[in-house]
Amino acid sequence: MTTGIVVKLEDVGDDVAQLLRDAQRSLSRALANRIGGHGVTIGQWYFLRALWEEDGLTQRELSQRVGMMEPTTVAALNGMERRNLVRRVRNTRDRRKINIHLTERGSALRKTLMPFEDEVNRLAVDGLSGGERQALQKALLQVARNLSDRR
Amino acid sequence: MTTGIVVKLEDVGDDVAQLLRDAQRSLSRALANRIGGHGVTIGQWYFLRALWEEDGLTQRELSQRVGMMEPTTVAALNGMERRNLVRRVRNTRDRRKINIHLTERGSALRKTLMPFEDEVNRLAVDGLSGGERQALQKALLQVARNLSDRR
DNA sequence: TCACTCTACTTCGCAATCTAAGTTTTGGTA
DNA sequence: TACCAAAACTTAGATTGCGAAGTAGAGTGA
Repeated sequence: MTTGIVVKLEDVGDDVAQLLRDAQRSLSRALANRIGGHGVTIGQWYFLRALWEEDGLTQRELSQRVGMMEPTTVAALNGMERRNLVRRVRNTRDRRKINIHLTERGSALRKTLMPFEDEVNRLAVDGLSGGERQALQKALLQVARNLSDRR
Repeated sequence: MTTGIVVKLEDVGDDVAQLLRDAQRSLSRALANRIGGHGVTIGQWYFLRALWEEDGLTQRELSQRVGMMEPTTVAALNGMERRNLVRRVRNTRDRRKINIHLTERGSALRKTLMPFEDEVNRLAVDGLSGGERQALQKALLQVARNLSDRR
């Protein structure tokens, strides 16, 4: 008998999809506002982060790390190359591959931009207790797992 | 002294932004896959839902209900008009306004599509207890509030 | 009436993201 | 060697979303 619980859940008002979407959008916007002032778009941010972790990845590797399809990666890298954040270097041993390297400028942005991410993350979970934060992270992981790949 | 807690939180691995993004994307994709088969895109879905709740809203009202900027609404409605889901009706008393009305087809989709939302929402929170679900909803609401509007 | 302001919608341009369909290079097999 | 399939990247076209600027109608005050 789950009727009681179902009613209770619906009382909360919105569905998970809507709540997730709203939370994600406001968080993403908050981050975009901050890093945008430094000439980096939110789309480029994810790739920068991956390259700070490991420079010289191929486009395919980058796509996988960031969790984007390859055309998305191409578009982001085009922008990043234009703004002199990365260089594309054709791999000499396997000429199908292109390794992506941070420029000085791209590298240096790490120290500038990481604090914004910290700030936004802190702001986001403001008012939640330590336990609530962990529960949130755990629940989000679960949701992503539940729906990953063709479900 | 919060060091201990901070370390613990970081141990969970990802930051909230990333987790939120992943969860939202997989959920949105799951819904898009289902409703896409019926000629409705995920972007149109939100507007359809609002119109099922209350038909005849103006574009501005729709934008506010759905939480989108007006140019986004225009784009979505153009697509929906093309696919014969809604009609635009110029308001005769105030000719600046345009009321959006569902067509038969748009109306009828309600019965077809709502079950998909239910299914996806159920799938999403699979494996979470009732308490965990409520905590998730509460936390997501809090995050959205924390970061809403210029924060 | 005229000018100004506000409201409601549209257009434009950009970025983010996907799927589908290319191109180029590599590597294996006949 | 010649062919073919797979791998890695790109292009094309669509949707989603935004901010800024434009257009048309309504309302208000001199």
